Amino acid sequence: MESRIERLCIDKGLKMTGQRRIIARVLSEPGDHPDVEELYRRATALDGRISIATVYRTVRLLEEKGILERRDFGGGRARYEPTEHGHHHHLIDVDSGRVIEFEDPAHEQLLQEIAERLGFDLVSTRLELFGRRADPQKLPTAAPRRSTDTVKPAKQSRSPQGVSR
Amino acid sequence: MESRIERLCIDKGLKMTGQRRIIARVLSEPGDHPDVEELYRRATALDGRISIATVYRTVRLLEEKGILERRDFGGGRARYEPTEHGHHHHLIDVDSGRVIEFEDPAHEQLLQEIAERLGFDLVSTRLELFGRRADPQKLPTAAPRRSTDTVKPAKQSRSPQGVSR
DNA sequence: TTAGGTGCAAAGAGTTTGCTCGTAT
DNA sequence: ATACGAGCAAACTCTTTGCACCTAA
Repeated sequence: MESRIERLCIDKGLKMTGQRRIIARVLSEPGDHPDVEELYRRATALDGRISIATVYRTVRLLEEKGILERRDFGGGRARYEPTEHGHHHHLIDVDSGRVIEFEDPAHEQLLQEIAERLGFDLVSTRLELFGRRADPQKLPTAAPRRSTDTVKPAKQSRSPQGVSR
Repeated sequence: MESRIERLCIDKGLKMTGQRRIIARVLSEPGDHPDVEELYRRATALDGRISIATVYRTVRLLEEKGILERRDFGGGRARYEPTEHGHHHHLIDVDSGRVIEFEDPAHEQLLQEIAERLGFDLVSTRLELFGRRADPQKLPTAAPRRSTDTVKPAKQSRSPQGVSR
């Protein structure tokens, strides 16, 4: 079977080697934000003949082709997710490193206006919330686009940046 | 003269060496978001007997003491600013690396609510806008808290992350 | 006096790259 | 056939650290 990402690669005219096919496949897993190490782990699990340099080269290539987007959630390693239509932002669970996506269209407009007011054309935005699971007793029933990734929180767990409250 | 940051260090009971005094001084320059290299440059300009290891150790210490906050604007290097009361966010000029601060209290409330809706207690937030100077002809007259720093945009200027539009 | 800071160089972590060999087209 | 990809190890960038020496309190 041909994975979603592989399809995109072919459409872009990329040469499809065995390694790329594998990496494309693990990248096609939805709702995920793996870092390179994680990708490497999953890829070698499917086929041992992949080096981490290839993973680095591939994610970089796919980013340049607009197939992937690089994210930086703090912790010093880049994380990748397939380019999507429709903006969303991220809430990072500071305890587990888990990422939850959310959308907020009203926001978009607001940010645009802020930039304009400052005399700038908005090129891109970064909105991330760092949070901690609220008391389970009062968990809401609405469970939106939940992703499943758990990447180790950080190297020496120097806390992710952000304006603290 | 005793700089603002030096005062805070003394209050925290830190031993004030010559190096620390210098670093505290350059950190006291307002509206700035220097990276370590920039701090090192400014510090050695005032006194040659400072090593970059000391700069690293000092910013880390001051961060732990709550005197500084570490920021990550993409580009792989940490940038520092004195802790302030009142939250603000950042707009980064993608062409020059210049940083402009802005506040938006309405936002704060909104973010809080989003996190709550997802079942999380908000720990911190990160909101950054990446923009490009709008056409000078139509520059607005309102010029808000403008900072003066210009740190080289990035290493190999791999563009800063963000949800592009 | 002495707990703690500093300089230097070496070590780490994440990522990129030169080179040689291999393979998709 | 050949342009492009892969593997490996070395190189690079930013940051931390071990150790011997120095200094503020």
